[in-house]
This record gives sequence, structure tokens and C-alpha cells, in this order.
Amino acid sequence: MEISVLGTGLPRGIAFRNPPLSSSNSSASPSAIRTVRFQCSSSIALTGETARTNDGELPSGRTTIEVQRRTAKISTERQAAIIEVHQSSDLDSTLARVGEMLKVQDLNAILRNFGQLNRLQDIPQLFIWMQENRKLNASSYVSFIRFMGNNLDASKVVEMYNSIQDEAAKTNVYLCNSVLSFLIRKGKFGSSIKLFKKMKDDGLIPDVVTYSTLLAGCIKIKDGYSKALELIQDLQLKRLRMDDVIYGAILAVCASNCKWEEAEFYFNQMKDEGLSPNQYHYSSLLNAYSVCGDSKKADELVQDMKSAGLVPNKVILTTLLKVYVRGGLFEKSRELLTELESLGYAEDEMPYCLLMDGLAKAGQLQEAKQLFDEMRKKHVRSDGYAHSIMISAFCRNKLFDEAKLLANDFEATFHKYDLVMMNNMLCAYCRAGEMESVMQTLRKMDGLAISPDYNTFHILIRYFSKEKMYLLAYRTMNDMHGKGYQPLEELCSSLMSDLGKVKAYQEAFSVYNILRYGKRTMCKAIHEKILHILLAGRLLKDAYVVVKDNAEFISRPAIKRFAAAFMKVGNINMINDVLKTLHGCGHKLDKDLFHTAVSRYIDQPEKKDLLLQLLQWMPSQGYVVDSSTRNLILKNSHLFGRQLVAEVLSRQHMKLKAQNSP
DNA sequence: ATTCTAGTGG
Repeated sequence: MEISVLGTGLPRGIAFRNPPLSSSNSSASPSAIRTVRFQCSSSIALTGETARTNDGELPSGRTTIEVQRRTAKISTERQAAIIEVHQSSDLDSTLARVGEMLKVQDLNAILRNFGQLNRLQDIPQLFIWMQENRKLNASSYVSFIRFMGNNLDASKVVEMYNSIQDEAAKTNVYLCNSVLSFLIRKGKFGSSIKLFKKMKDDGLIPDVVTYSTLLAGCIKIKDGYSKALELIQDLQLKRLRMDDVIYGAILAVCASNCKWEEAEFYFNQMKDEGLSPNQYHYSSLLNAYSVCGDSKKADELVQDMKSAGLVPNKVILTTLLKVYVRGGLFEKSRELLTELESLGYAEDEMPYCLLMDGLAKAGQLQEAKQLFDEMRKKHVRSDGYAHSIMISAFCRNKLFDEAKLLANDFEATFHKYDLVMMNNMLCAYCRAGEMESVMQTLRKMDGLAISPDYNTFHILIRYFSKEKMYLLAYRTMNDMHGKGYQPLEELCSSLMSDLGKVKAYQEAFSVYNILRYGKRTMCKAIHEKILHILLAGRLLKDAYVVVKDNAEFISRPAIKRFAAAFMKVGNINMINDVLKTLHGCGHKLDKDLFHTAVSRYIDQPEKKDLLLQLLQWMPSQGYVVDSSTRNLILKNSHLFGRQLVAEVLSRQHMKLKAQNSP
């Protein structure tokens, strides 16, 4: 059974990978014919009699002869071994038995066939055997990455690439391109650039495909345009010519970075160089026009394209719709949507979503809802985006019950979730006050291993705060911070106050620190705010840190409150430090502070050294104790050594006289 | 023999 599947599977594979080779195309290039020849030989090697009887699938006579000659070269044992591996139910033992006989290209052919048949268990098993037995080349890696695709982890692929010993494979441009492309598909643009540099150091000579691969990565990153320019520069330095795919990529980068003028520039430049724009180029330029909502330019471009003999396809017309929507031309958008419907281009939700979202954001929520209902009545295929748009639109317009109903409907209808959808639903449930649903959604996220992002955390912290669950809000914020997200200052500030109100002083201080160590600039009033909270909680050591670091932003009365509190109940070992610091910050210390400090020392005579230090320091800064404090000291001078006390006090007295005499 | 370019949601 599998043999016949293979026999028809391969030629289809060729047609898919190499569109110009389809049977309708009579002008295949010599190199293209080579491609066919090779594919057919492996097809026959794998299929034996079956494919040969199927003459209709084979190309011209000359090629057929070529195929027969090649087939003859393959020993019957090898053919048998290939078939055996392919049909094996226990790959490892089969390979152990007959693997020796197989050549790398045989194994590669089997690997590709496994890929085309989507035999996802067998691919890695065969590949690992090939690795362990060193029977693989660049092509093997390429096929492995291509067919395992989404099932591979980015870091694993990098690891695999780094562990390649074979120098030729390691700098093989196809293999490098395919690794880079894989990383970019996984959203790891940074890693791909890093790896690209390393590959070049190791001897890779990049080609235009390498550059179009990397350029494609610039589409989805911030500041992608300047990164793209660097790549273009690099490419020109290497004397590589920009081809149509490169132009397609840079146009897409321009569009996604809101650079419609630059897009126009590249579009004209490619025409000047004699390249004819295709649907990709037109659609990217159109997309660039959608940024500025310039429907006039867009209409002209579509005309231009038609005169060039191109028929606007689904993507072009959908992008045109996007331009109209961005331009606020809802009448025209409606008409175009109807046209899309009649062309069969509105079978899934995308064009509806574009218009719906545009309407909702333009304040026409009712019209958006009508379109949503209309879309559902027509049973338009949906992955839930339409729901997502309407839920967030309802939330924006504070129609939380409607949002909640739609979130419920989503859960009942769809069973595929992503982070954005989860955030949307959380937002709806939170704003509608549905605690049970909130918790359920969180559990669901956990189960699906969808990790929360910045928005998720913000939604939750706001909600928990609103419900007066401040400690939960605090724990959530801590979690957020631990995951590397910096919460908004206003959110921190209000949570800090709320925590203070429920006497969670330590937690309030943690929130303050999250803010303080995360941001360079913050509202100056926040320091005084946390100071009051810390004083209320008698967290004087922490309060001292705040005062010391931010004295310039704290009002005089607040500093005084802090000083008084610290003298009264702060750590006795730090009293002198605190006084010196406050003085150093330009705050004049009043007599009551010294009185309280001295009383503390008298209560704990073992700290006599600190008292003497204080009394010695005072006159050097122009301070003297008042008479009641002086009497207090004298009364207790036996505790500290009469002689010493007398000396320091007389020094203060002389200072006082010196101050008063002129 | 293998690598690359276009349109949605917070």
C-alpha cells in the first residue's frame, strides 16, 4: 500500500516545491531537468515496479533514459534495503540490519518521504540513527528541520547546528539559511542575527536567500526598518544584487514599520532595475498605504497593477479593504467586502474582522456588532478572531456584560486559545466582576502552558485591587516583576497606598522597590508617600533608607516626622547616623530630637560610647544641648564617667558662649 | 537535493 502512495507522492512534491516545473510549463531550464531526473531516480528506487508502469507521471523521453541508467546503478540489495526501511515497523532494528548498505542520499530520500507522509515519529528516529552513524549531510539537516518544523524547539535546533562537526555541512548555505529561517519563524530574530554572525566567522558565504530570510525577520520586530537597512547595506557590500524576493521582503518591512514613502522608493527602484513587481510587491506597498489610509494612492496602485496585466488576488483585495478601513471609508469598505464575498474571497473571517475592528475603533460599535451577527448568520469560517475583536470592543466601551456573554460564547464554541484571547477573556470577566470565571480562565492558561504577559498581569492586578484583594494583587505584581515585566507606575503607586491602608507595610515597601529599581524617572511624590506608610508601620530602618536616598524630594514636615519617630523607637545603634545624615541633607536638627536621643541613651547605659560621640559631634556642627537635656545628662553622669561628661559639656558651653558673644 | 518575499485580534 505504502509503495503506491510514494509513487504518486514524489512527483507532487516536485510540483509543490518547484512551480515552474508543472506539466503546463514547456520551457524548463537544464538545471530544472536535472532536478526532475534525480527525484525520479529515487522515486523508482523506492517504488520498484509500481512507478515504472505509471508512465504518464514521468517527464520527456531523454529523461526517462537517464532514469533507467541511474536505476541500473543501484544494486538490488540496496533497493530492497530502502524498501525495507520504509515499510519497517521497527526502524531501529531494521536500520541496524540493513543501514550499512544505504548511502546518504538513500537515507535522505527516505527522510523526505517520511516527511511528505507526515510520519512524525519516524523522522527523528531515522535522523538520530543517521547522526549516530555519521551518515548524513547538509541536506539531511535541512529536511529534518523542514519536516519537523513546529515540533522543534529553537534552542534545540541551535544546539544541533553547533554540534555539527562536518565543516562542509556547517557552512552549507542551504543549511545555514534553513536554520536562520527556522529561528525567525520561531520569533527569535536576535538569536538568528547572532548565529548569522557566527556562521560568517566560521566561513559561511551568505547568498541573496540568506538576506531575504533575515530581512523577513525584520518584519515583526520593533525598529525592524533600521535593522533591515543594515542587512541591505551588508548585502550590497558583498556585491550581491537585490532580486525580486529581496524587494518583496524590504517592502514588507517598510509596510510593517509604517514607512510608506520608503516603500514607494524601493518599489520604483526595483522597476528601474528592470524587475517586474508581482502580487507580493503590490500587496506590501498597498499595506504601506494602509498605514496612512491613503485610499487614493491605493486605488491608483491597483489600477497600475491591472494595466500591468496582474489580476488582484485575495490578499491584494483584502489589503485594499484594510486601506479603506484605515481611511475611515466605511461605505467603500462595505462595497469591497461585498465584492470579496462574490469572488469567494470572504470565506474566512479576515475581511470581516478588518471592517469590524475599524468600525468599533471609529466609535461605530453597533455597526460592528451588526457585521459580527451578519458574519455568523452566513456561517463564515472563524478561528475566534471576530469574537476577540468584539470582546475587546465591548470592554473598551464599558459594556462588560456583553463582553462577558461573548467570552462565554467563545469558550463554548472554540477550543483553541492563545494569549491574546486569554487576555481578552480575562479582561471581560474581570470588568464584569466574574471571579469564578477569572479563576477558571487562569487555571485554563496554566493547563495550556500559556504564560501570562504584561497585559495579563495588569488586568489581574487592577482587578484584584478593585476587589480589595490587595495581598493577591501584591503577589501577582511580584510574580510579574519576577518574570521581567515592569508594572506601570500608577498601578504601583495605587497598590502601594492600598497595601498601606490594610497595614501590609512590608508589601507596600516591596512595591515601592519594584518601582524604584525598575525605572530611572519616577514621580517624586512617591517617596514621601511610602515614607508615611513606613512610619505608620514603624518600619523605621526602611524609612531611613528612603529618606537617605531621596531627602531632596521629601517635604520638611515629613522629614521631621521621620526624625521624631526614629529618635523615639528606631534602632539605638543608628540614632547618631540618622542625625548626621539629616544634618548632612541640610535639615536643621531641633533640640527635642537631641533630648529624645539622649533619653534613649540614658535608658541604655551600655551605649555610653554613642552618647559621648553624639555630644562630641554636636558642637562641631554648631549644635548644643538645651538646659533640660543638659540637666538630664548631669543627673545621670555617673553612668558615663563624670570626668568625660563634664569635659564634653563644657566644650559645648564654650561653643555656646562663642556663638552668643559677637 | 535542500534555503527566501504579501493581508487579521490586546
